Amino acid sequence: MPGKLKAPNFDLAETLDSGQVFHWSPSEHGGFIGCIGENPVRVEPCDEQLLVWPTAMKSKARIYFRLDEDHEAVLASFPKKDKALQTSVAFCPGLRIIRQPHWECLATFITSSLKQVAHIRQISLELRREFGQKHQLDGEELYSYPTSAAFVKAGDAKLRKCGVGYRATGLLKTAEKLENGMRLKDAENLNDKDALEFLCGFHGVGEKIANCVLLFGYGRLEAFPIDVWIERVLRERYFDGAEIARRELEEFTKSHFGPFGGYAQQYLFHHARKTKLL
DNA sequence: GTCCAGGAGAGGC
DNA sequence: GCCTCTCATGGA
Repeated sequence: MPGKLKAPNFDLAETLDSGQVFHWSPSEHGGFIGCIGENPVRVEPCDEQLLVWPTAMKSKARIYFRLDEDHEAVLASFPKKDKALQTSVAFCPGLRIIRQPHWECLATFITSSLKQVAHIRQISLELRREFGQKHQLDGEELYSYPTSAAFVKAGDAKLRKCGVGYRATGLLKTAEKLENGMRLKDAENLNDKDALEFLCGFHGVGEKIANCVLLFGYGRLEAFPIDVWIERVLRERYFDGAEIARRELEEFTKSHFGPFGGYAQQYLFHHARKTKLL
């Protein structure tokens, strides 16, 4: 018997394919398999519920997929007259921002720079296969994300064999910092500005990646990563295609989208990427 | 073959 | 501070 979670207005497949997490795979038994931290899990939507195997992972899955949160309140907080955003929400209202482990999220996004989503996924799975912990779940194999120690032990050359290219440097330097005592957990207690600065202190992490980690790893739902897609969307939909400076776009997002700006960003990103309207 | 990708670091000014 | 160049690699 699986664990059953209430999951109203939750689109699992779209959430797992929205460029925030990169390792879940379709299961031969239905639904998807992946690891939540160190734990192998299978999840499958059923009516307005999410089925979870093994049952013991029910509460962790609830937190991971943010099923403990009032999702309708998030949607209701968005500016009603914002047609671009409302269209994006209507395109896929069940999209959630999941809660990822700090290190896994940081490391994955370090490997994401100047890469397409499909390739980030390929790299993520390869790193897991090579350096992660192997698990079995109902006859299927899967791997949890490698520890920072595993990356340090592997070294630059072996990391590059997984297709990370020059990003191996940032991945390795960041892993070394953590092995030398730096704690990602400490950023939880910092204010937004200091937390951003803390994350930008890692090699290979600039403002965009730091904001992704704040949003997907630290649950700071106001963090608003601006990548090439979002920059195009903002310019086209909010400034009539005008040449607006990056700083100015940033200021606009902070004042316009509200306390769940990161969620708004994810809806705009997902819609633009899936429909390729821009 | 050419262009682009959920960017960031280093160097020049 | 801003501007430009460069960094691997695979998919479109």
